[in-house]
Amino acid sequence: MTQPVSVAVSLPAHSALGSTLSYESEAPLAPGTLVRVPLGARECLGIVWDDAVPTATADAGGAALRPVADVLDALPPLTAPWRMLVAFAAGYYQRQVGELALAVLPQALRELDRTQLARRLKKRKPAGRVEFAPDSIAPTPEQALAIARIHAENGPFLLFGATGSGKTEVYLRAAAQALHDDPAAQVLVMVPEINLTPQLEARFAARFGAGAVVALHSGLTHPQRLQSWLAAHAGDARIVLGTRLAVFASMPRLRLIVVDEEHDPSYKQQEGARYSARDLAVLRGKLETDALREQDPGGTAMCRVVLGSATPSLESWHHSRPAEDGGRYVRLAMPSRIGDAVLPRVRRVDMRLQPRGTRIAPVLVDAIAEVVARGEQAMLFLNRRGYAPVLHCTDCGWKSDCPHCSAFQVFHKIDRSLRCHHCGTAGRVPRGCPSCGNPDIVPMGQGTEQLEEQLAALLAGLTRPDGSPLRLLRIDADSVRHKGALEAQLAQVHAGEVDVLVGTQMIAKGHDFRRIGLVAAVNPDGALFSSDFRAPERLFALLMQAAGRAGRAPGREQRAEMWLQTAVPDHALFAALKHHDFPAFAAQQLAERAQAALPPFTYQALVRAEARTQEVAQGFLSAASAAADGLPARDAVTLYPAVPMSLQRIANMERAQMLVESASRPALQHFLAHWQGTLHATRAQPAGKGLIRWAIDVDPLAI
DNA sequence: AGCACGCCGACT
DNA sequence: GTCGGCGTGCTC
Repeated sequence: MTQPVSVAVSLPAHSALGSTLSYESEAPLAPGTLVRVPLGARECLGIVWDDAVPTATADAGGAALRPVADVLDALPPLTAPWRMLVAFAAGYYQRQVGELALAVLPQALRELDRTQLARRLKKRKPAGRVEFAPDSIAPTPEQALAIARIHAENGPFLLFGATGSGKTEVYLRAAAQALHDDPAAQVLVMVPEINLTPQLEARFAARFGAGAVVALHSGLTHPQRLQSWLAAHAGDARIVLGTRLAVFASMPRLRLIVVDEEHDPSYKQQEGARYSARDLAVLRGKLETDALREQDPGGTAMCRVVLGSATPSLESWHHSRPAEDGGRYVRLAMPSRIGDAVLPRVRRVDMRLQPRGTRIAPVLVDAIAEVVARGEQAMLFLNRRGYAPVLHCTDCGWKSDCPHCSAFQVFHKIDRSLRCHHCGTAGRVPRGCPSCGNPDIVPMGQGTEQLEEQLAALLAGLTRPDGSPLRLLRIDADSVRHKGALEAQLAQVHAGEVDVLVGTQMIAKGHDFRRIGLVAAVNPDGALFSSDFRAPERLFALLMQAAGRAGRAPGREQRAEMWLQTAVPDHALFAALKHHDFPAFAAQQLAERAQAALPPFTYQALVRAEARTQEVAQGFLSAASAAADGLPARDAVTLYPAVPMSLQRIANMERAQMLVESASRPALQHFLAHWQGTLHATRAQPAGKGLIRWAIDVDPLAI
């Protein structure tokens, strides 16, 4: 007696089929069971899907169903809340369920058959009861209160803690509490970047034992990632530490989700299904809790969610306003730094008063000299790698345009190359101007390589307290290209072998330096004049984070300093920064956003299109826009005209976009779901022939 | 997306 | 005479 089953398989939206297909099975299969099914000429991994979650299984049209090829019943099925998370995310971000479901499983799992899987599972190391290390110092009153409230209330929580306030200790204790309440509980801890996993992993391993912690991120090899995934899926891994993709980790007994540095843009996936792992984490907490309530209506077990940041996203900050004003998150504030450490004094250098062309103001050079003379370290950051962003001919005006992109090729002096940071084109620096032959081509603007060179010249002759020569180090994407280079360079900083550290925002994030007495932002003004309404928010977060690198060591005599070189020292952003006053900055920004009807007060989506010409890309968007008339919820959304993207051309593809906006999130969702078909049809039309790639980005971060 | 089938140029 | 270029079309 065979029966039909719905199976989610990886088919993209372009396919005419839905992404769950019907097969026949000898025995009934529980939803969530992993199976191998024939698909055309190949065989692929699929997930038994149920009809309780919203997805339409395409009608097989009366054709005979093909049988399921294999059932991977050595693995427990993926849970209902996991499937609901995937189904919701697919709908919300306008993708197919099967495409997303399979994309978030490890690649290696997709290739495994039953025998290989059995071999894999033999290596299983079930973790027993977790032993807590007894380490540790009593929490501060602020930490204790946050921990108590996380335990006593439902959340979701926004842990608003200054850099150095000890957020990690709160995460550790919340995890310990979850494991205390349920010895088989699992905890998911997310960080924005792979670079930040090792130090957090070390802290969790020290507290809970190395065997209880696994890492899950794209830096692992395929077998490693499969191993971690299986450990989480089997419930053996107590604590899973990972980047955004870990929000989809299969964790059958998930009781706590932590999203560290929740404001970080890295939580937004930028290709394929463009999901926000932070937003999905909040949803997942709710789905997991709902499932627990369904099993045990009188129970108290739940899956809590803690979002942590010193500079929360304005969305999360807005959600954490008082409940009586409609806030949905519980805000937990930890304004004090651990020990006696105080936040650095913020000093602004008015670059309008410096001689023209000044790159590093003399007063800043003096301050750096003073700091290194005390045996402390100085850190300067400039968000631009290379030597100079463009080369320029003083005679004919030639500039180092990239032939394939609407961008300049960046001058890298170290290897005398010109490189496009968008398409990767690289070449040697020409001897003279390629246009007029003038040998005098000069760099314009400043990058980290140049900053390093100029500092070396300005600080020449200075020595460390022991009389040895000063040491400079540059850390950016170029200097850490080789595996292990970042770790090695950070180790040099920690060991005190470096006096002056130069780098991009890479050095502003998360790394805990203890001997930094001065931090300087060399040229932060760009973001103030950006057309992106989120640019000030990102700049404020970056500068606060950078400021937090300074003066972490308790008991230092001199107060650490944060220097800003700016042509607009009176800007409200810098004024708020001077007082380390995030709430004031957020209030001002939110007032502006409300006034201008921008998120979080409206909801946005972008349709992006790429084609060989701007005309084709924009024409596609305009045609799809015109064809949207009469669609459901059309009246509740605004479709803006198609415009070229700010980076108009990359690798010879012209890029255009169209903004879709609505005061109602459900209306926007509803409209987009119906408009999808129109977009497909528009591309299929004769005028749309020729290469057009398009994608919908819901809740886009950059506009 | 894969992976087939299908119809035209340089090679063991 | 075949190997293979990637254009179109299908996958329960």
